[in-house]
Amino acid sequence: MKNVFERALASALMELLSSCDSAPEWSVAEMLALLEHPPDAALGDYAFPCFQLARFFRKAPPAIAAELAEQWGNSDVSAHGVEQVQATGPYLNFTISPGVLADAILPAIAKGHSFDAPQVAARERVMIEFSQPNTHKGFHVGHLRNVALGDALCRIFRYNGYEVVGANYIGDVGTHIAKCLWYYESFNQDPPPEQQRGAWLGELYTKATLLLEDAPVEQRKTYQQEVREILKKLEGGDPKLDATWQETRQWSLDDFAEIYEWLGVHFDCVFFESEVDDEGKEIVLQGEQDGVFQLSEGAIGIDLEEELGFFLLLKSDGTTLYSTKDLALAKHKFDQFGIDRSIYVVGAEQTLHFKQVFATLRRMGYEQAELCHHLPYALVMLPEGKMSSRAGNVILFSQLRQKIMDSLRTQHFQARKGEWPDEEIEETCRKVAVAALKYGMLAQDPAKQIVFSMEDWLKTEGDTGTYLVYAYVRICSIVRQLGIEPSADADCSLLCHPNEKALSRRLLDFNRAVWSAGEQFKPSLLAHALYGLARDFSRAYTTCSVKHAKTEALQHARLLLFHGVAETLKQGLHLLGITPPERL
RNA sequence: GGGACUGUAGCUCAACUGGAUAGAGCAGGUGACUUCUAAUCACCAGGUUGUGGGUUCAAUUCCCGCCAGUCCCGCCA
Repeated sequence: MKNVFERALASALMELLSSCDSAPEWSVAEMLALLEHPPDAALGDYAFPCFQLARFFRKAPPAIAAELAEQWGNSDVSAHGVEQVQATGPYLNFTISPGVLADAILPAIAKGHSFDAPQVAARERVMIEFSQPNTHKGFHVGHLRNVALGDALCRIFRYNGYEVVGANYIGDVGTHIAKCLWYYESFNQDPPPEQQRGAWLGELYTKATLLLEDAPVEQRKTYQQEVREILKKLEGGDPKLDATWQETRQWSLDDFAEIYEWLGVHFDCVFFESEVDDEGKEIVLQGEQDGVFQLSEGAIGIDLEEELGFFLLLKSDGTTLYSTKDLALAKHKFDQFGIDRSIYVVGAEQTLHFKQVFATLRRMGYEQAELCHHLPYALVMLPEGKMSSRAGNVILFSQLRQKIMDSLRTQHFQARKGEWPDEEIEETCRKVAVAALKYGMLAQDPAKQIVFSMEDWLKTEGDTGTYLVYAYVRICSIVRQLGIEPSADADCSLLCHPNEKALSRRLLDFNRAVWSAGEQFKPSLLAHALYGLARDFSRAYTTCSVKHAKTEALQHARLLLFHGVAETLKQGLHLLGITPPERL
């Protein structure tokens, strides 16, 4: 994705070089690949490094750069918007006229056709599976990272022209549920609470695992046998237990629905493990008969050899595993949704598991296995180590949300009480809290661990979601108070302050940032681009007043610029799943 | 034992995928609110990019060895 200036520069450079005797044939693509940004805006907007020319010209790079600069001046070669060409050391630096730069992007934003999706060659249909919470367990801050990541990728891929199916896959069967229900039926004395019953089930699950772990050896064996029986009953469809399962499962689903709504996340389809359980078992049994899978120590699996090893697909007691269900789920995805690509947003600890799943699908004859992609992300850790629902040392999403909301109310919205309607205060707090939470989760490279510390999440200064939202709101305020509609006809050539120019450049680069964020599966790239935009705006805010602009023409030009910044911030935040308020 | 990921300022993170003087935010120091909102801005200070080699005109970036952290390696998810 190259912009008009880069394309113009590339062909101009090619023209310039082809007039030199000793130079080989160059392509525009090669020129484009070489172009980069100087580290300091004062040096120019684009830079052409001359190192690779040295071997052809048999001269030192700085000498080549100087010569090229001179030649450029003497020839009639020119490129769109270039107002200065200068050699600095081994680089040939180009400065684009700030007015031309602004004119290349601001009117387009004002007219509303700057955020059109780039055309993907073959409009691929992509399924992105994310969130995957387990019922009967608490929804903690680790789950939040997954949701933020998956939802942002869905939005970014859609913006980039893909057809996206956002999918959830809820774990509503398995050992953990047997444990929870075992405790619920045999030990629990308390009535379920009115609210957040799913989280309460999570507590029961924790109590169950602790009871199991702390029991004396003989007692533990008995307990484990009881849990196994419950699991078998669950899979066998025991009517009484099934009713309990249905009821408690719904409590968790209600919790999840409330959380997703609060976060503004929605799914195009929802799979349940309970739906693919039986089918998975059939697939494995059939595969064993067909000789694709093998019986081993009473269980069924597949020998994937070498680095993937033996992959277990069905337990010896006939109950299913994660792997069992993953086979059936993959089949569903491809057979029923006609997708071209299947992305799994799942923790990095399951990297081997998914390599094994995809390899197994391949062995089964599924060519689509090649199109499956596991997107691993690192865990949210506590300072003392890994969070574990089993051990109960988790920070629940609801706890974090409560703390942030309370902190915002007391620190920033006390003064609005009475001035604003209560509902607006609450809704604005929610929007800021969502911004803080999602930005916090997305601004970091997915491959890196997040060590959770509550005080970090309550910050509203610096590199935070709040900062971005604040920048947006200030522009809204400017436009509101000025009472003038931003016009695409404003004179962009007046926007020549370095701070104004920096903004134009940011806006011009926006679509590319979104594109990279999608192709590299890193919303963090977009998050950083937006933070840079907000920071450059805050600088321009203090140096380039709209209200106090020297002339009316300049005022209109700045209004157009800031309006473009606001629109871009809003669009970018939207792609991260954040909706900024209009005032704070 | 084998494998994956990570290691950059006191702390949390960037670095346009191999380029110029490695940048931000917190925390610390100094300034700026009768001004389009100070949830902000300007400035100072802070570095042998874990470590040792190698490839290259050029390495935080690519390759190899070692160290440290996290995680995975058949009846958990």
